[in-house]
Amino acid sequence: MAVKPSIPKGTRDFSPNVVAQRNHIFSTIKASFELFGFQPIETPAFENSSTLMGKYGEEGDRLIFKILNSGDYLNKASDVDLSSKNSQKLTPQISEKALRYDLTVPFARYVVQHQNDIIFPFKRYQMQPVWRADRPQKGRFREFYQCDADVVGSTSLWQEVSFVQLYDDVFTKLKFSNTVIKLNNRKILSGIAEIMGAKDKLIDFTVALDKLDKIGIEGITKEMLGKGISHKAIDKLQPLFNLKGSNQEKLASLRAMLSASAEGLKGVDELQFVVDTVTEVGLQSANLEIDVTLARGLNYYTGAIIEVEIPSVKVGSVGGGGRYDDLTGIFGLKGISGVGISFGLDRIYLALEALNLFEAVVLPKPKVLFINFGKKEALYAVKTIKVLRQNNIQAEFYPEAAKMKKQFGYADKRAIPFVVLAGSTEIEAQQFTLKNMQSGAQQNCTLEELQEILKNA
RNA sequence: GUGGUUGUAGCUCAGUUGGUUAGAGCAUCGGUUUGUGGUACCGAGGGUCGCGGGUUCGAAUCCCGUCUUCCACCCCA
Repeated sequence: MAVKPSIPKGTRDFSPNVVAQRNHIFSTIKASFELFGFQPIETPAFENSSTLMGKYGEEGDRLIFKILNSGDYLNKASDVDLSSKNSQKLTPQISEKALRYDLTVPFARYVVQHQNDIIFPFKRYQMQPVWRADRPQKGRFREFYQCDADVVGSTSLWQEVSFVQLYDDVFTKLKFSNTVIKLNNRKILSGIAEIMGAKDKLIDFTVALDKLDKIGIEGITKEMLGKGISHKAIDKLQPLFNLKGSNQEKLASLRAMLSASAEGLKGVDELQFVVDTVTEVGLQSANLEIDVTLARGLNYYTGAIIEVEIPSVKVGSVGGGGRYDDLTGIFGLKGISGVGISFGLDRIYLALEALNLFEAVVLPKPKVLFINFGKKEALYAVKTIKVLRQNNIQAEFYPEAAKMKKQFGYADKRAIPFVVLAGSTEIEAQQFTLKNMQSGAQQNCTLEELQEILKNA
C-alpha cells in the first residue's frame, strides 16, 4: 500500500453528516444576521503581509501563516540574513502574503479601500475560515470558521444593545438554554489602571485580570508583581475582587471605586446604559452579566467588550467582540468607529454536540430508490425518476443491475425510506411496486399514486 | 514557543517478563438466497505494528530521534 495520506495538524475533513450539522449552525447565524439588517461580504483567504503583520501583537505575528513567494524566492533574499539564519529579517524578503488571521482586520482594510462606495453606518457580516499557526488543543484548530457582524460609522450605544440581542437571538435559536453574555468596558479597565497608578501597565494588568477564574487572586497578584506592578497598586484592586451581586450592585460598586477617574466613570455610564436598556427590552434566553475581569487579548477595543460562554460546556468562549473607536485608523481612515461581534463556529459545534442539540438536523438524502433490473427496464425507471424530480421528489436509480440483496442493502444502509420495483410485469401494466422500507409493506400503484404517496411521506 | 500524552487492519481496540506465521469485533466482498433489505450461519480479502535509527540471537514490546493525536501552559474563537 502507498504511504498513508494525511492532513496537516489542526485541520479536519468534514463528512456529510457533520457538514449538515455545521450548515445548520451557519444558516441559523446567517438568518439572524440578516434579520438584524447585516449584509454579507467576502474577502480573500490571503492578504498582503503588511495588512496583517503588527495588528495582533507580537504573539499574533508569530501565529500568522506566511505564504512563500512564488518563483525563485531566495533570489531576492539578502545573503547576510540568509547565511546568518535571521528568520525575522528573512521572512519579509521571501514572503509577501499571509493567510487571513481573523475577519476584523481584513474588514477594516475593506472599509478603507471601499470608503467611497460604502453607505455609513455600514453593517456587514462575514462567515469565512481563518488560519492560525497555533498548537491545536480542545476547541482550538489551525483552520476554523469565524462568523462576524460589525457596524462601522456609528458611535451609538444602541449598536451595543443590538449586538447583545443578536447573540441572544442566535443562541436561543440554536436551542441553548443557559447562555451567558458577559459585558465589560475598556474604559473601566483604563480607569482602574489609572486609580492604581499603573496606567502604563494597562495591557499587563488586563491580561492578568482576565485569568482571575483560572489562577485566583494569588495567581494574579504574583503575575502582576512579575510585570512590575507594585503591591500598593494591587491592594487598590481589592474592591474589584469582591465585586459581587446583581449587575446593578456591581455598577454601584464600580462607580464608587472609580469616582476619581473621569474615563472610568464614562465606562460605567456606557455599561449602565447597555445593561439597563437590555434589561428593559428583555432577552429571550441568555443572561447578561457584568464581568470586569473580561479583557480579551486584542488591545484595539476602546469601549464595550463582549464575550459569550456556555457554562455547561468547557470549550472556552463561543463568541466575543467589542467597540473599537479607530480600527480603520491603522489603514489611514481616521474617526470611523466600529463595533462588532464574532461567533466561533467550531466551538459552537462542540457545545451543541456535547449537549446533544443536533437531533433536528437531517442529512439530505433521496426519498426513493429505483431498483435496476437491467437495460430494458432501466429506461422506464429513469423516465419515472425524471417526473418525480420535476415534482421535487428526491429520487435515485441504482446504477448497476446488481443482485436484489445488494440493491436493497444499499437502500437500507442509506436509510432511503422507499424502494420502487419496476420489472417487466410492472412495465406491462404501466405500474410500479412500491415498498415501504420501514414497515416492509408493498403495494402496486400508478405513476399518479406513486407521486401522491411519496409527496405526502 | 514550553510541558505531558498518543499511534497495531477501513473503524474501535487486544497483544503476557522481548520468543513460531501479530489477533478480535465492526465494516468490506462472496456464499446459503438469479424479484426483496435489516437477523442468522459459512467463507474470503485486508497489516512495512506512524516513520527513521539503535540495543538484542530475536523488537509491536526496550532506548533515541522525528511526525501525528489529545491535553495543559502561553495566547486565543
